[in-house]
Amino acid sequence: MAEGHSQNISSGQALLYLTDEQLRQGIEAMFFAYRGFTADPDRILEGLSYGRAHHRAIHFIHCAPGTTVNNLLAILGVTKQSLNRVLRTLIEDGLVKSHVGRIDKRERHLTLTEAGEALEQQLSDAQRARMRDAYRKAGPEAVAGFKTVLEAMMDDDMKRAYVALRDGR
Amino acid sequence: MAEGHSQNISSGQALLYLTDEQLRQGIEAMFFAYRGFTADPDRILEGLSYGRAHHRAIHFIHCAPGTTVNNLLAILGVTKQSLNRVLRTLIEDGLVKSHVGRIDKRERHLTLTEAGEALEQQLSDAQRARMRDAYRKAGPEAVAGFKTVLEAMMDDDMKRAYVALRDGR
DNA sequence: TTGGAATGTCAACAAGACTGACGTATTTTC
DNA sequence: GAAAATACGTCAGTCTTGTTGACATTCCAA
Repeated sequence: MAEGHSQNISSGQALLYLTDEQLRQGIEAMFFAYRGFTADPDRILEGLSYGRAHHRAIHFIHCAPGTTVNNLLAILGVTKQSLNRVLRTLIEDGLVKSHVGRIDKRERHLTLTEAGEALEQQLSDAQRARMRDAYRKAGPEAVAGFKTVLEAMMDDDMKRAYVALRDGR
Repeated sequence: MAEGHSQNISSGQALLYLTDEQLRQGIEAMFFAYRGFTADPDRILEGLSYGRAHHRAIHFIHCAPGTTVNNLLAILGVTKQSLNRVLRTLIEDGLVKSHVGRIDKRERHLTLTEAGEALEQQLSDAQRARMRDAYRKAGPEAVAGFKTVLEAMMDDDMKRAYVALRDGR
């Protein structure tokens, strides 16, 4: 079932990229790369008494304006208590607005204020700059492979969330 | 300076993979993939009152047996106090051994005990299994691209640590 | 030999995740 | 219309993992 590429390779040197050593290299590459990936926004947030949690909330509210708390919970994969702490400070500080739903008044729809959008821009500029550099150094074929592997690495429900965000706009 | 691949592409559709939208997709892919990447070991650690920090320490002690606390600090990128707490519990529980250095008695050299190696095996089997699946689904060319982009995404000193680990055994 | 640098430990604290319990408003179901 | 379910907020408590500050030990060089 769904063997994919591996059938196209002569069985002698096939699957060389699947050795334990190769896999361990990939694991360490993920570890070190993720550190770089979060380093720039972390630096910006450091002085603002915000953390990575705030960044994530801001990012996804920016991408899906008007999303509900429950929606965000599912995407971020945290508890509502945890998210609530973050949202409360963001709302107090005037970066996020919460509107009662028109159709279902139990829901709160979240959007970024102008100040929130400004911070989002600042954070995402920093993160995109690093991403752009990496993409440029690696070239388009590598980028395609990069995305393919990352998608294959996601949990199924995470992949659904990712694909929905990717295609849904 | 160092334009790389982009010169080989006709300028019309060139750099399509460098649009903000493409970059944002890459950012989200990293976010969701990293969750999948850590999910399996996290599940195993859950019942053991250990966390991701313990996993990382065990992983790198396994890869570089006899390493010192300072060495590990540089690789993990945390403060020595933070690492120390983790190491203390691992030593108490008999998973890690700490020997005073023969040449420099200030140093502590760290190795895994048999029990430690067993847990390392269990954790790394789980993580490798997911990695192997992802690699197999994606195919060798994608894997090559994956690694290229990840390396380009690292901070320079992280890349040095990664390359040293990659080539140094 | 003495003072500084390096290595590592202990103590206290903060961020951010978690669970559990409870309250309120609203919608849905019977 | 009453009861159950849903969406959200909050209080309290715990755990992991990061931080700083203070301190002991050891090494090295002036």
